[in-house]
Amino acid sequence: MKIATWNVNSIRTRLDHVIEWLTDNPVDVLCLQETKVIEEWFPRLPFTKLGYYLYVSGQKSYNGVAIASLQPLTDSIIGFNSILPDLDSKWDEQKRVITGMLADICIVNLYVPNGSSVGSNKYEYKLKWLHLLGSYLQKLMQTHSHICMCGDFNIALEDRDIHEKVNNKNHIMSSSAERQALKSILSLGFADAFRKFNQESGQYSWWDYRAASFQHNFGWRIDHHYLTPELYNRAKGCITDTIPRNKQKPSDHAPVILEI
Amino acid sequence: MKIATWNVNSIRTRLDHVIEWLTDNPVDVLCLQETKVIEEWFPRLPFTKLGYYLYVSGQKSYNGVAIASLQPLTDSIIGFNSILPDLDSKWDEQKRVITGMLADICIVNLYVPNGSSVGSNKYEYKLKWLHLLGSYLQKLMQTHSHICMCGDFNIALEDRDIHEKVNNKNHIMSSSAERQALKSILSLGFADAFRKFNQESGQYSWWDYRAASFQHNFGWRIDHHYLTPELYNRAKGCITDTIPRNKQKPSDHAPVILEI
DNA sequence: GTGCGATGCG
DNA sequence: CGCATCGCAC
Repeated sequence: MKIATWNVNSIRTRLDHVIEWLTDNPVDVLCLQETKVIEEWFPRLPFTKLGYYLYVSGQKSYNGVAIASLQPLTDSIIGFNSILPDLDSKWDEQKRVITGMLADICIVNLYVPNGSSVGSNKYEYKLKWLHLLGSYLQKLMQTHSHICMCGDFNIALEDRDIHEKVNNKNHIMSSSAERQALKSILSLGFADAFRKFNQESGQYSWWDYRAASFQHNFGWRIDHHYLTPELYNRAKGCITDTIPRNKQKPSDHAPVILEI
Repeated sequence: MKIATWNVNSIRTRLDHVIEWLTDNPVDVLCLQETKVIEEWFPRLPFTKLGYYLYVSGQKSYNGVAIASLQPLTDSIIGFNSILPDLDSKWDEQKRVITGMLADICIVNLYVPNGSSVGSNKYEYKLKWLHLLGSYLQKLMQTHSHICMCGDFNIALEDRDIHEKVNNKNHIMSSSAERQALKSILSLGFADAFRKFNQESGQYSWWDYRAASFQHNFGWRIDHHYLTPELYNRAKGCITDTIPRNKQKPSDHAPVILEI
């Protein structure tokens, strides 16, 4: 079974790329981030035609997540609030979390806040949001043994996940507090699927549109699959597909495919 | 010799269409309107590669005219002011006129103001501008016998130049005052090249982007070549090429080609 | 650099 | 409806 994650930077603008990719790569599950569209305007038909069921959470202009699955999900939930009912519902205003059940696997599709710059209000929001994500997962793990948490984490955990030029601790996506916040979540019992198979540096999933970053491979590995132990043991591979990043008007992210 | 006129609605956005069209239709002269770009940013190279000399007058976002010619023009002038030195230079702030000499032919390339709606300030501006154009041509005719005045006139002179649905005298582009202003100019000694060869209605050069106008041929003939008598006698044909209007993301205008 | 939205223009 | 600008986000 293949579960892919792809920040598409607008599903409407990237529709042709995504559908072409899905045609060539009929993964069982595709987790999308930054769809940038309300549910009603999500372009469902091209996915349906390929046999995918869609589970969508979206807003205007920003954020937005969705899961496309060849098998119908037996359950899907949007946001933090239904699992964390005491949480102020403002934390679900930004559409960044969608969770779905596929057989015994709980798929948590995330678009972690970017955080803008270290020390900014958005940075504080990111850290707080990551803390809530920890609470969400802790609660989820009480009832689900097999969790695949994937998406755009906007955090590169290790120095080998960043091209050298911007490898510093005060940079957004690699600051100590962000890494610590993510590690704290992972300590609940998650392991990075990609690093089970590949220890190399230079394996990125995102390249800034500016300064021809992709051409120089000045990228970051910020799109991840984190798995609970049994799933991690079952994992057969995890690769990044850079083909779509070479197209005209690409997303700035490449899809990452987990096989279990 | 072929002299074409084409309102391209942004030369940067339409560059591929224009260059492809010029490759297939290597007219001697192409008069462009609504280039929507300052001179420095006009995409010259693709024209140069096809062997065209360029004469450009542009501004940011709006208006803008240019002449591309296989032979170098022996003279070119921008705006009204150099011929009407007493005129307030504010009348050349909008880049709507460029004039060039090719052998003994004076080519006046125009983008006449649209006028917005009958009675508006912009309508008054259009009428005043047309009056100034008359003065400009009168002066020009003192020294030039052969004038080809072409471009987007934003006026349909006769009812047969408009699809029936909007054929009324209070509509912008067909109101009596506009038609009268243009007729007054033509009375200086100009004749409509297109009507030398084609008396039919339904022969349009512009179709609104809205309401699938082109599909229904709900158009207007507002792009014209007006010729002084000897040129008019020499004219061998004048046709509208609707092929580019069928492309993806077309200009709302089609090119019109005069052969003399 | 790229996408989205709002606004102005036609 | 399409283009251009601007401000914002990333």
